[in-house]
Amino acid sequence: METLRKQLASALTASLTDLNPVFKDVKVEVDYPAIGQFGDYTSNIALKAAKILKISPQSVAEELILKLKNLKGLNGIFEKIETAGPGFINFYLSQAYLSAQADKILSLKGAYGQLKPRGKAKKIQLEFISANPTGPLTIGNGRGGFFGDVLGNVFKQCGYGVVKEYLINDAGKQIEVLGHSVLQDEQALYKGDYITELHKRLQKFNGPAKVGARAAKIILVELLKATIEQGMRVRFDRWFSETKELRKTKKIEKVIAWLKKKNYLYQSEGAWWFKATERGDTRDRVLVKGNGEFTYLANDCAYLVNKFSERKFDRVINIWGADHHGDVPGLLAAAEALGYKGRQEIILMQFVRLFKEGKEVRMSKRLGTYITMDELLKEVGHDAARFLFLMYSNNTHIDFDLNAAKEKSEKNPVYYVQYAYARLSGILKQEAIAKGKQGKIKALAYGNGQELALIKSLLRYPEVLEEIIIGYQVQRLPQLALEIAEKFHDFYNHCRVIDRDKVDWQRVALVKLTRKVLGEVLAVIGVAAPEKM
RNA sequence: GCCCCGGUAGUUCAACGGAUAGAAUGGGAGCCUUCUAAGCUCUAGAUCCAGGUUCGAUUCCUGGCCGGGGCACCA
Repeated sequence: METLRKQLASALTASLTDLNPVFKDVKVEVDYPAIGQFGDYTSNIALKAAKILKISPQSVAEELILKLKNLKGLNGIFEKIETAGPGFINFYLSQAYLSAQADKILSLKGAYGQLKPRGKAKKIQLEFISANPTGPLTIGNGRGGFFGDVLGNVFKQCGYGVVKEYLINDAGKQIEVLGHSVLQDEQALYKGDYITELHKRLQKFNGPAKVGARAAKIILVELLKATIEQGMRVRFDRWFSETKELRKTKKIEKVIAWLKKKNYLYQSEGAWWFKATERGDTRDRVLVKGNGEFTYLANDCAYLVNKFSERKFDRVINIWGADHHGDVPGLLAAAEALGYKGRQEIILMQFVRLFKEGKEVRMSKRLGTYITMDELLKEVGHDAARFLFLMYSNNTHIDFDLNAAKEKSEKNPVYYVQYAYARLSGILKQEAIAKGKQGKIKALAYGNGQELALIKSLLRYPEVLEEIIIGYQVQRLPQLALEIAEKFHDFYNHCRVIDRDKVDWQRVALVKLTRKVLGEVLAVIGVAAPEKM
C-alpha cells in the first residue's frame, strides 16, 4: 500500500514534469502544515519551481492545481486544493475520504501499519547493544537497545527481512582483563559487586584467560541476557559469538590473507596495517598487532564477510555509542575494500550523562560507577523507561537524572497513551455496546471536528513508518502515539459514544478503529496496551 | 590542535529550508449527577552570539562562545 503522502508527491512530480520536462528529476516534498488552517498536506514545490521558471510561484501553483484536479487517482480525496501565502499548495482532505479510509482500515484483516519495502535491499542485519560481556548492562547500552529493537520492529512490519543481532565479544584482551579482575590480582581493572560475586564462584580456577572466559559466560547469561530479554523485553534473533563463529573457524586469518593478497595491507614495525587512508580515512589502521593479536577491526573484517558474502545480507546497520565515532571511517573503509561499498551503515547514539541528586556521575565499568539498566527498570518500570528513551532523537545528548526519572515516572507520557488505550477498551466493554445490537450502517460518514481530527492522526501511522525507514528517526513513533492519544482524549471529552443508553454505532466503529491502530503503534514501540488502568 | 554531536520555555525534549517554533513537566485560573479526572479547558513562558546564502533560516555555510564524546599495535 502506498501512503497518500507519497501518492501526492508522485502526482505533483507528474504534473510538474507535464508543465515542463526540466523537472523530471526534481524531488517533490509533501509536508504537514504546522497550522490546521493550511490544510492536511502542503507542498512548497511551486516556490521552488518558480525560481527556475522565473515566473511567479502563485501562477505555477495554480497551474499545478488545475492539473492535479484532472488526475483520476486523486478524485474525491480532497475537499479542496488551493494556493496560499507565497505560493504553497495546500490540500484539504474530504470528509468522505476520511470516512471511507476509516471503513477500509477497520475491515483490514491484518495490520494497518504495513508498507512495501523500498528498493531491492530487503534483507537487513541490525546489530545493536553488543556490550562486552565484562559487566552489567548500563543505561547507555539501554538507549541503543530500545532504539534498535524498535527500528527492527519497524523494518519487520514493513516487509523487510530483518535479523536483530548481538555480537558477543567473548574473545580478546578484555576477557583476560576480566579474568584478572575476577581473580582480584594486581592487573585487575573492573570493579563492582558482580566482580566480588564472581570472585567467590570462580576462585578455584586457574589463569586469567580461563577465569575470564568462564566469567564472560556467566555475565552473558545472568546479567546481559536476563536484563535484555526479561527486563528490556528485547528479543534478538541471533546471539553471535566471536569465539565460536570467527575465532574457531579461522575466518579472521582468511580475510587477512585475502586482504594481503589484494595488496590492501602493509607491514610496519611488526604490525600489519590496512591502507584505510586510500579509502577516505584519516589514518591507516592496524589489523594484526606486532605480537600477532588481532585488533577489533580485524574481527570486523571477518564479520563483514560473514554478513554480506556468507549470509547474503543486502544491508547492515550497526548502532553504536558515539564514543566509537572515530572507528566509523575505519569500518566503512574496510567494507569498501571487501567489496561492500555503501551497504554498511552506522547509527551513532549520543551519550547519556548521568546525574544523581543533581551531581554528575561519570559512567565507567572500570570505576564501577554507573547506573545499570536493571536499577532503572526497577525504579521506573519497563514501559516508562522504554518510552522515555525512545522519545529522544539518537543524536541528542541526554541528561538523565535517576531521581527525577523516578519522580516523573508517574507522569511519564507513556501513561497518557496507555490511558487512552484503556479508555478505548473500557468503552467497548460497556454493556450497551458489548450486548447491544449494531444498527445497520451503510457507510461511515463522520463530520464532527474531533472525529475527523482523530481519523487524520490515525492515517499518519504508515507515513511515520515510511519516514522511519528512510531516516531512522524512531522518536516519531512515540510522538505519533501521543498525538493519537491526545486526539482521542479530546474526542472522548466532546463526543459521547453512549448517550443516555443510546449507542452511536458509528462512533463505536471509530473507537474500534482507534483501538486497533493505537494497539499496533504500542506494539511496535514495545510497550503494553492495557485493557484497564 | 584535528574530528563527531549538541546549545530551543524554569526544567527535560520535539520541529522533514517554510506560513503563528510544538509537547511534557513545573507556575497561575477553571471543569466530575452521564462511556475511567492517569482526562479536559484557559493562561504566562524559549531558538547561545556575530556575519553570510535564500523570496523565506531554529534548520544550510563561516567564525566565535559553552557543553558532551573521540583522536592507540585499548576494547
